[in-house]
Amino acid sequence: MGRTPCCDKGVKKGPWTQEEDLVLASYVKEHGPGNWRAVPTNTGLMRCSKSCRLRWTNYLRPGIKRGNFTDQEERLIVHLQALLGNRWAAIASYLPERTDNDIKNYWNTHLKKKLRRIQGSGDGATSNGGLSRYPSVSKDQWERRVQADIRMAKQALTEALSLQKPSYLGDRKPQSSGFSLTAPITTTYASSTENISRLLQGWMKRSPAAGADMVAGGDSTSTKGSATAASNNGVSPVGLPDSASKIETPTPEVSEPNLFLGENKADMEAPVFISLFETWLFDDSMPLDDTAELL
DNA sequence: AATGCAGACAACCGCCCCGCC
DNA sequence: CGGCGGGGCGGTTGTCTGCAT
Repeated sequence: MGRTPCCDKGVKKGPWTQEEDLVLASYVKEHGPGNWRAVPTNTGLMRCSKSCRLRWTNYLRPGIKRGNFTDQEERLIVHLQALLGNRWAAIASYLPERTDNDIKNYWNTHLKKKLRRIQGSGDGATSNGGLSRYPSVSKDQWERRVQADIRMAKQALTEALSLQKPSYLGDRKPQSSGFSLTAPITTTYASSTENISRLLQGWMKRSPAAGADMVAGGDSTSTKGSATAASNNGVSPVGLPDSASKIETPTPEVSEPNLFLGENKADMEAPVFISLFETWLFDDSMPLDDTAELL
């Protein structure tokens, strides 16, 4: 019956001590992360391998930023959550200095309540700080806008995704988290990392601060040159093709990196949607009708 | 000053995926 | 092809801390 527990009985639980942190950190520094099974035996730590891995990835790993989520990060998390759902690891891959656990906690303790407050209060649209896209509209207007936004986003992505397989996908096999023309729209919409990366590409360009801080993997105080990928377990945003991964290392001299290489309709429409998405994110004053006309 | 409560965060648990044999 | 083990992920729980009473 059941699975064998991953950890022996008798392993230590609870908060890590400084000594334990030191032992783990120096071990990983010497041997590199990985082979966590061997860590407890080799270090003498009375912790299970999972606990060691978790402690390293969420706390000890160099280059991670803790607490003090910025407005831009908040917005990014909110929108990524809307796009990806509770796929915290995927979301974290777009915030190189944040861990999935951190983002998950922040979502559960701050953002969820914040959004609930916004939805539940009439003045939410005007008093929600960084979450507000509609600072000066009534609740009714706000709700209509949100619904229209969702409709348009779904429509744009439906068209972009279903008409033709984009050429940049090449001959890649479909993955479980990738393209699915038969999946419900919500699944397709949320799971296309290529399109999400496109959206974020535009988002980053529009927002230099976000681009510099989050995409380049650090603020000006960060001296870790490889913080982009290394600080995030060395992975680029989940599931991105090489071209799309460029958002991790933006090159300032290239003002308009062209990620839309194909010539089919889906590729041609994607920038339009990005433009809309950027508008949706940043242009609070843009009338909805004008937004709709973009499509 | 003591107690209760809520919020924030660290850590654990169980499931799942994937690579290896 | 199937079993096994390692590692990753998301949900949940436990603990600590600050604030109100």
